[in-house]
Amino acid sequence: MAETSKVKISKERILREAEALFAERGFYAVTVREITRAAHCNLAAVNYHFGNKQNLYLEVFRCLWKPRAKRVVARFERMLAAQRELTLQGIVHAVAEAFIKGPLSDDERLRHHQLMIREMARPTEAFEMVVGEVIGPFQRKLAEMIRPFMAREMGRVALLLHVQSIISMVIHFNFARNPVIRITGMEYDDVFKDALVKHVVQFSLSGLNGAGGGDVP
Amino acid sequence: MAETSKVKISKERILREAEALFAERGFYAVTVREITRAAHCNLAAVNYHFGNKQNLYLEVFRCLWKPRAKRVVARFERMLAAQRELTLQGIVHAVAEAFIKGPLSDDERLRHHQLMIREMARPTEAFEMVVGEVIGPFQRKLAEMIRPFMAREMGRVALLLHVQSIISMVIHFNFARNPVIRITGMEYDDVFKDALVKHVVQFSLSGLNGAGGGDVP
DNA sequence: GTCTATAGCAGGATAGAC
DNA sequence: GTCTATCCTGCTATAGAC
Repeated sequence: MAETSKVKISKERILREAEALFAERGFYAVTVREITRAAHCNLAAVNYHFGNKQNLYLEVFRCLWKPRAKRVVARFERMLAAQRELTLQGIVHAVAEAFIKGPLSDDERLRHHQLMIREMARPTEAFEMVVGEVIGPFQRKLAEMIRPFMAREMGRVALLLHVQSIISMVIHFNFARNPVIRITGMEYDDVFKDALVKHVVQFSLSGLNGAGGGDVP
Repeated sequence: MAETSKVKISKERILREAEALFAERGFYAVTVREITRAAHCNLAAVNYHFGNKQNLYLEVFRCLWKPRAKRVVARFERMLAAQRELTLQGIVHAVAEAFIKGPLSDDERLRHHQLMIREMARPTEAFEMVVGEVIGPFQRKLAEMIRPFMAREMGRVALLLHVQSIISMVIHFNFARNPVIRITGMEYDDVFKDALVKHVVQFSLSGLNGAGGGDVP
């Protein structure tokens, strides 16, 4: 039993450290030596547990990324369920809040989006899984959810562009912290995150013409 | 003279091939051997012309990325100048068109945004130059440009969030082609790019509430 | 300025003891 | 399952001929 748990812990540690490093620096910039050093285990452990480096990368997506994405989606759905009636504003707010504040820790959220961005920039095997099983279905579902609220009949693609526009903002404010901080001068504290959620909701609902939502100095 | 031009051509070739490879796969995934092979020159050429690999990467930003960004900004400004009176719609349309269609070839545009995304994800020395000299000033300028059109007095940061929301869409539709194609099923042809420009303008101006702009099936 | 040859080292992966 | 020791490949960078 102690054996088993120690095994799990060791494999788990490698996964976690690998994810942090892959997210921050990308697959090629990270070495197996670094990962095992960070996980306080032996160099051979990666090959023993995962076969090779590439497969460790894939396992990061299978075992950590995907469950986490599901937690975010679950939060989104719980927020919707809590609303007595479904409104456009309610839907968009749930998306923004789930993704920008949501169930993830700050570090988790950053890592999560960095990994996703890397896959979007240069798809590997993980891309197909991520888009096919999580991102794609979520976006299609969201599209159908907002469809009844649209002013006029709208094609599937046009609807998806609207969804992607909301998502692109969410991704941007999560992943592109460096330029956001650099340009706005703000820090990612709770106050700022609240302002971001508010901003995304307001901008998504009525764009620049409704501009009056942000109460950030 | 033939000497000089040949030199320039050789150095130039390395720069161009390096950019394509760095954009597509990132700094660490690309080897000097690959670059020189692609540029049809010798392995030692990179070190001769650029000192080392890292500096070649920086030169890509200094010599190719920055001038290209300026071409896009110039196009944006020319489009504004051509309008008889400055409107919010005119400004946003100029941004969307300059970035999504603009003066760049399709490959150039993809490379350009991939490099930028990589720097945002993991800043190197190039980040400071890119944000400090190009992206930052452009966004601040754009913010001041839209300020008079805002319904109420708006803080500097709130204004920048609006600008970044527009930019985030533009970036997304340029750089995240893989998921966009995968999810919408569209190809990046001229018709689709026109639809994207239209969509970005409409969404930026009035968000979901004004939804009626996209005429994509 | 361009090439070949090679130094010098770091990487992933594995064999085999424990 | 974990460790040490090691193989071997492939990398950056440079020396030196042309």
